[in-house]
Amino acid sequence: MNQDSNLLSELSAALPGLNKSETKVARAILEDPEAATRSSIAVLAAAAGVSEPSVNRFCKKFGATGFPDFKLRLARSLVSGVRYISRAVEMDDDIDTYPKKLFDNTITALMLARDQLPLADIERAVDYLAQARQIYFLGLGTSAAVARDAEHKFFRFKVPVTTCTDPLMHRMLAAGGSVGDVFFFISHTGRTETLVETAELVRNTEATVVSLTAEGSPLAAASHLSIDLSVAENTEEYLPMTSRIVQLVVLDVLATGMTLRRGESILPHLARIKDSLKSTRFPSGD
Amino acid sequence: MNQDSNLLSELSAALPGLNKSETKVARAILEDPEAATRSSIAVLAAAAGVSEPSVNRFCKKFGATGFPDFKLRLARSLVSGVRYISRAVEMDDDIDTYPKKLFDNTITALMLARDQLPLADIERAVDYLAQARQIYFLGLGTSAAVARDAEHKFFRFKVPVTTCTDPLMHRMLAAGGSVGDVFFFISHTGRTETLVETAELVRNTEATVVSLTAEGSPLAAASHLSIDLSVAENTEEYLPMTSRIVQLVVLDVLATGMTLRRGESILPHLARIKDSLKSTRFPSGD
DNA sequence: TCCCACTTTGTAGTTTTATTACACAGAAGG
DNA sequence: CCTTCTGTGTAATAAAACTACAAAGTGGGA
Repeated sequence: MNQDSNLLSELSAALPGLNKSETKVARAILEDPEAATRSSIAVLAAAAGVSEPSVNRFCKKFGATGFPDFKLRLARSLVSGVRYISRAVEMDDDIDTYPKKLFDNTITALMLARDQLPLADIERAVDYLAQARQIYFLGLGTSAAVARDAEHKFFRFKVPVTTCTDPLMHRMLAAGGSVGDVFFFISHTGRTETLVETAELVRNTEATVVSLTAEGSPLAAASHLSIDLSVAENTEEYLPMTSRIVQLVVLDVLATGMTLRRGESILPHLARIKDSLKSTRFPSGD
Repeated sequence: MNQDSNLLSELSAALPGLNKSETKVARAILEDPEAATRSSIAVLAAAAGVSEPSVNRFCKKFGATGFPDFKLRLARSLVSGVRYISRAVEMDDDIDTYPKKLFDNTITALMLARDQLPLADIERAVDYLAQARQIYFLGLGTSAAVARDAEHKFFRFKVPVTTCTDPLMHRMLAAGGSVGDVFFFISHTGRTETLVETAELVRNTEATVVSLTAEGSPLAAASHLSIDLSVAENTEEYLPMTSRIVQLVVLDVLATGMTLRRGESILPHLARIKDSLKSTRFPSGD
């Protein structure tokens, strides 16, 4: 994206170096940028007290191809930034406010994650998973639900998948790891002791440790490969929310990568699995 | 003043209800919104394969005073940089393509859901949940993971919460329902026979049935209150993806609604629960 | 099946808007 | 005091958007 930082600040910065009529135009725009985006060139010229071509020349001076193009840039710079501010829910928010805030925060988190996705690591993770003889998804607390979800995706690839939430069981599974086993750890903090210890147990075997966790965490350090997520959680004071959503989508990405790796031949298999549920459902009206 | 509702999400949402040429215009815009903002009405009309007045009528239909105004709104919605045409992943997509597509599809689904959230139903659901003596979250398949996640949220409010994935157990729990019990069903299709039957069993008791499911589905019909989600799933041919994310965020909304209903007094309790995990973690560097 | 009413879409003409060419005004320098 | 350059506006031109209207298509009822 070639986003010129902000047209408005560019305008005020350039203000001193402008000549008489250019200054008038700039002041008129800065006075009410919102209105400027809605005006025609004639209206803006009148508001600034100059002629139409002066406005046009002004626009070109700032890199636009003409007045309409200039308005578009202006409209953009009016909203940019706003979108990326997460707003925490307040105790006095009402039904018209807090649901939107929560959705917006989640959407923002996904956008941020999308723009700093560690693609190379993801590709390596797909490599490991695609070659796995057996996959274990291990997570505790909120991440247990994420692990469960992953299980529901990956069993479809004809690989034995195990999930479990019992730390003792974790250790025993870890101790029994062998070549071709992939232990996939999911943890937002990457600091849960028992998970890190389990990961270290796996490292004593010939199995592979992949984790979806925080950058630089003990769990990441204990892994062969770590997919680093740095989700800002400042808005979720009491309930974990956005982090797990990002984790889930990353797992979708991994599952999709796996599908692509397997090629067309896996599609009939996936279709069969999907169809297997048909008879459990009431027929649809479609 | 600034409506958060995004023009692009509005477009995708309206897509099914449009007539032939309107659909062409919408698709042309969604295909490359960035280009659309730079085109004249003639260029866009040509790209869509329709006449100029059709484009003009289209713009007015979406609340703009005309084409230029429409472009301005479009430019505003574009700041987020999300590709709105939910393009399905292709078999020959590479690592630079499909992760972005998946994220964008999810983000789009959330935006659509946000803009058509049944707030009244959500508020009633919060009422039921806030007054519940016991809550059961029931879901199968992918929705089982969602139910598990809900359990991890709602137990925090000092209400007994039960999740289970055994349909026989479901029926027995249902049969034993009594005043103050809330059975919360989660199902994307709303057509899973055993779930619908379980809901009907609950209806024979004095317990309440709330469901998070598809509009007009048998499950919705069997519920006292249904939170209708209409998530387009056309892009997830083989793996369920976006629907469960939307469900999860709606559950976040419900949990938040519950927090607000309980008032400040619940905050120390939530904080204590959060702190209880501290001793299980390696100390953070922060 | 045909006809009527209604909706949808395009054509052509009009109006509005933006751009360009050019000319005039005023300042700076010889 | 004239020349030359920069800045600005006027008027003509071109482009874009809009409107009215007519043609084509659609669906229901006889």
